[in-house]
Amino acid sequence: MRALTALSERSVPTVSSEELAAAAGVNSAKLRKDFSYLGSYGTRGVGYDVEYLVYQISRELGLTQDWPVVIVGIGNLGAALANYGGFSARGFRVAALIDADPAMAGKPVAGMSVQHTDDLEKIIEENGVSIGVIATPAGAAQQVSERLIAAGVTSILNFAPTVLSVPDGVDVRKVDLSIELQILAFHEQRKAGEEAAAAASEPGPAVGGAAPAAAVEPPAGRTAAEARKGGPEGDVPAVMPA
Amino acid sequence: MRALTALSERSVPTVSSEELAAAAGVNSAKLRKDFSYLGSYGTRGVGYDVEYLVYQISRELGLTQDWPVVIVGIGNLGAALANYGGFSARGFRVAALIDADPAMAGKPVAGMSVQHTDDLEKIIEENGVSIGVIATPAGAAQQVSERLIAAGVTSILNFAPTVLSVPDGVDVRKVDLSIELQILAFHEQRKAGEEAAAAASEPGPAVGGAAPAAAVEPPAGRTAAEARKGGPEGDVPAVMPA
DNA sequence: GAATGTGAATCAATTCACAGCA
DNA sequence: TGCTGTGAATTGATTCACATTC
Repeated sequence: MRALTALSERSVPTVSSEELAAAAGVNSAKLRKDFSYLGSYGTRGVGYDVEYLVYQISRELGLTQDWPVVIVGIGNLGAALANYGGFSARGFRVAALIDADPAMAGKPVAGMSVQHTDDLEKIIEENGVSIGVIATPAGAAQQVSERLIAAGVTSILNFAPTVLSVPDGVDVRKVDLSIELQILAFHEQRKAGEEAAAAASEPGPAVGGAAPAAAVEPPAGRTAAEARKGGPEGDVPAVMPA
Repeated sequence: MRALTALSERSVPTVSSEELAAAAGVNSAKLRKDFSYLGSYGTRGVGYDVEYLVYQISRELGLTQDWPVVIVGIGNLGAALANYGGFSARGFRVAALIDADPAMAGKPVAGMSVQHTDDLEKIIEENGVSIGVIATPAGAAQQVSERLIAAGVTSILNFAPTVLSVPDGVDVRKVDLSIELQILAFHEQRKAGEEAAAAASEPGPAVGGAAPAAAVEPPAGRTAAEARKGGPEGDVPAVMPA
């Protein structure tokens, strides 16, 4: 969609799957197959009409609708989200900011007045909100999600570092900022390990090495067995919930 | 890891793959297989020693190290990130806050003094920073990334809604807050479509009856142009995110 | 008896490759 | 001729299921 929009702005009339795929950094066959699920919007021998495709995909993704959202937990992160221009630019309207701290109530954040958690249900219902953003501390998140859901919310964007358990039919997406950094750190460590691979390698696994940190001693006196094939690139092993 | 830490805090001595998998919300076989790549850390008939596993995984993921990071772009989001407790709690130390606005220089944010972009290279080198966080507007992100990389950064966490192009060997992870919301909105739309599916069920694509859109209509004009408003932003997921 | 570690089976995603159409 | 749309082939990830070990 990003690549398409860029083409649209340059008034490019049509684009082939090959060109668009190159611009988006994906495989052209995948792109064609994906598009084919939406319908036959291309013209053989020619390509896709850019405007038409933008229109169809926007509609399919729901970008033509306006979605009211509430943000619960107006700490640093919540305030930043409230101020984040990207939301309103993309069809999201922040309908309310909600915080449990009575001292926050009434305070202006991002041009809105923060409201107290007591009114959560009322706010959800009056605004017809179906998407909630949780930016509370981890301890409050589960409870907040339950209240949101009871009040009618069916999609949650969770910034709290907790796994929410929700009933079927409710979508949750989780953004964990420190996990993102940890994944980068993981790869950093491996880069460092590869560089120093020649040097005396610990009895530990092939992946490790490096890491000068004065870590804790292994609880038991065992030494790690080695394993590990040629590790895949991209993400961390699926140890942690994304 | 989060599930493991919780067990560790409750002083649970051992855990079976079954129990841990349930706590983490994954399949137990997958968990065992993943662990097996790190080595044989379990005991048949017993399970895994929680402390030992925490230690091994921490080491493997690089959590035992302390990583200095810089945050570039101290707007709302950058400030929220600077204040975000989760970073320091997980082995990340914010070494510096950098902003291009001279008016920001010297201002205190999260207990630190914001520094000017002019000193970016010096800061990176003096602190041995290899991980950078970009929270600038989209337009500045590519340039900032280039300067970071030239100064020695090899991992970037990008919050700007742009695809960065970086040389091989540099890792980039992208967090796009509005894409997260869009993905939720996409599912919301489908839920709404399903409810009303009884009425007008389109025979079409697998994606199914979508929003109340007026079927397939050629965009003679700029029907879809509303998806884009304002500045150099652009962020939409690939066609069908999970 | 209980639970790991792992080949084999299954399931899903991606890519190939080409028939068919403008 | 050039490019879409899509079955078939391939590649990868996940899960099963069980021999193995404590």
